[in-house]
Amino acid sequence: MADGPTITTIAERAGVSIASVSRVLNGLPTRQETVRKVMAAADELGYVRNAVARSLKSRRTHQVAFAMADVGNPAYLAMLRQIQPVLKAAGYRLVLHSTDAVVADEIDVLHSLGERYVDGLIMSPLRVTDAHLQMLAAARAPVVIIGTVPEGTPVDNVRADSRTGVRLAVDHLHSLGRRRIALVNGPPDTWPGASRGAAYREALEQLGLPYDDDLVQIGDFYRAQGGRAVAELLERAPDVDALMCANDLIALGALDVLRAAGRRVPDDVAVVGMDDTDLAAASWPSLSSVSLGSAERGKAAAELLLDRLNGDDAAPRVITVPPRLVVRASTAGETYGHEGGRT
Amino acid sequence: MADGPTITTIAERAGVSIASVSRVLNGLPTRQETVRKVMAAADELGYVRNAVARSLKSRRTHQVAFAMADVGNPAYLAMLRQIQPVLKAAGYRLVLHSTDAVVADEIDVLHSLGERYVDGLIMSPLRVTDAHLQMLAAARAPVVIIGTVPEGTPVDNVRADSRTGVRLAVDHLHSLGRRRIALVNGPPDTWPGASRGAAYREALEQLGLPYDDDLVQIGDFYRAQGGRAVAELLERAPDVDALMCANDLIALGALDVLRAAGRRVPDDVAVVGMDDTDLAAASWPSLSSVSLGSAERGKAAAELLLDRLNGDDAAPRVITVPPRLVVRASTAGETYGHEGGRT
DNA sequence: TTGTAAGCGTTATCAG
DNA sequence: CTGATAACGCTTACAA
Repeated sequence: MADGPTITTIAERAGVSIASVSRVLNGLPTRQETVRKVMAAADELGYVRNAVARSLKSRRTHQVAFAMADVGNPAYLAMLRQIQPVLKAAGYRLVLHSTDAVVADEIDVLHSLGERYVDGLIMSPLRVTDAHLQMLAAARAPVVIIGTVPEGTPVDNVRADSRTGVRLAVDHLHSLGRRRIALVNGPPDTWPGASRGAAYREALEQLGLPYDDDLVQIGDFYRAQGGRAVAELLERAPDVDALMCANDLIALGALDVLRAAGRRVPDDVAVVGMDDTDLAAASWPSLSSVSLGSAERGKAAAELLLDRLNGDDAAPRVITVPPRLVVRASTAGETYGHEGGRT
Repeated sequence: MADGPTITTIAERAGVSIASVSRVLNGLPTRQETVRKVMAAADELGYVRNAVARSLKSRRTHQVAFAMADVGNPAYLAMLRQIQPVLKAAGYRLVLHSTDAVVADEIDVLHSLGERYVDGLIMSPLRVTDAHLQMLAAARAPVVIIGTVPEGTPVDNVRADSRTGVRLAVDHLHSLGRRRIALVNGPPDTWPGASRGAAYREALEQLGLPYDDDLVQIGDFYRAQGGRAVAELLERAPDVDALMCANDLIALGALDVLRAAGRRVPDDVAVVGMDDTDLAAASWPSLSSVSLGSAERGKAAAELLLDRLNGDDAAPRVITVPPRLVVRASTAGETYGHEGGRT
């Protein structure tokens, strides 16, 4: 692993100045003869431009960071899958940060923007605290937030609309004739938990359905907890005929427990998940799920950021990606549970 | 977005030289008074070290790249999930490359190592070509390959053992009394396809089972194709009683088709997948699957690379991660298909 | 203990 | 068209 050649090495070899080497390498007008000599020397030495030195001079790293709460979460991965190709096509490298759902880590990432190792940042925070807002106001590089920031925050912002999402699901269940529609939610002190809880209440109201405390069960955003929550719910409200689950994992847990309890899905109980992850299509019965557009949000965020990197300095933009209900077997399909499968 | 302060700005403000600023910032012995002045100035100005300038001087970027074929593939994501925290804990940033299953892109990544924007690379190539080997020999930074490289290649290497993996699965099916065990494979011109095909044949031989062409069906590594392949297989060999699927997606497709055909799983046909992705646990019936240790391989690779980054220059190491059969309902569990769930 | 100055590898300005 | 030369922001001898 000998020390790599630099333009100085090439200059010596080609018998020209480093300035000429640089010019040739950058395609600036140069005499043919010089070009040939430099190219030959570069080839022989296996020269590769030093990105760090370039960045120092040009003040551009051609890197963009994406900060998410958790590399394991399929919703973030859906964003990542969209962000990556967009950035790649534009010639940017992707630096990945996983903040482990720790606010301090997010602030840290924002702070590290000052180190100038990236040209911009896409961040999907759990919730936006005052500390976030402060750092954002002082950010030394363009930032796009995937999530919801307060009105007037001077930052590009791509939002989901989980309120409408919940309503889509509840309306769907209602249109299937369900009237005892339960909510299996995550912790209400998280942004998703809180907003989905409120949206559920609102949706019932619009439909003229009564709100019943017994029909709301709180667990956590994981499969096992979701299952446990549903088990309790079945005790308390045995007449439940539909479950609105705050994410797909909870819904999967619900399917487990319903199956064990001998309730048929969707005949006895219809189930809707949220996020429309890969798991929804994989489960059986396949899971109806509300997509909050993770993929679209990722793409939009990447494109917004690229605009900024290209010098766009218009006022901050807010994009809201509409939710979409994906209907599958858990609310509309055939039932498992009696005779062997048909068709 | 005013231009950020540099050590020069601070030096002026504090009335000291840039050398003193640098010393204070790096915790080198300095007079208390000077420390105070510098810290105060740095605080007031909101100074943050410029990572690029640092890197140029120190020849260390504190970045590591991970190159995978496809950000969408759960097996790579399992690696990523392990790699990320290991690197983070060691103070490295993660640069992600998705090569879209294009060999030229992989070579490109290897080449770009010369740009010195990272201190090292973890790569999981589709297959290792001569071009790879050439670049690896000339690599200007430590590289760890997840996959199999030829004996004697001067590169750290973390391998899976899909041969043993296939045997575990076939043995398992055999021990359940299955004798008509089919293989649903991906394309044989890929490394996984080829090795799994050979391993299947070998496993049958060891068990004294005859090899039957009708029991081998080739499709692609996706759900729909897997399903189609199984449909054909059922026509050709209706007496099949077990399916060894070359990955989980194929196995999911198999479940779809078996259900549609009225075959009970596992009673009529047992199914084993491979890779043990999240989908295996999510499906119903849950899918027995051979884990090739993606997570462990990722972790091992990251640790190997860190050793190198810490100056370890011992001979290249080869680590082989043993496969593990995870038994779930599709080979051992209860059946769906007659009465509603019990338990 | 502190300051001066020489790089790290590029790009870009300015005379020649 | 080309060659010195000065940055970019930082670290680190070497002197003072």
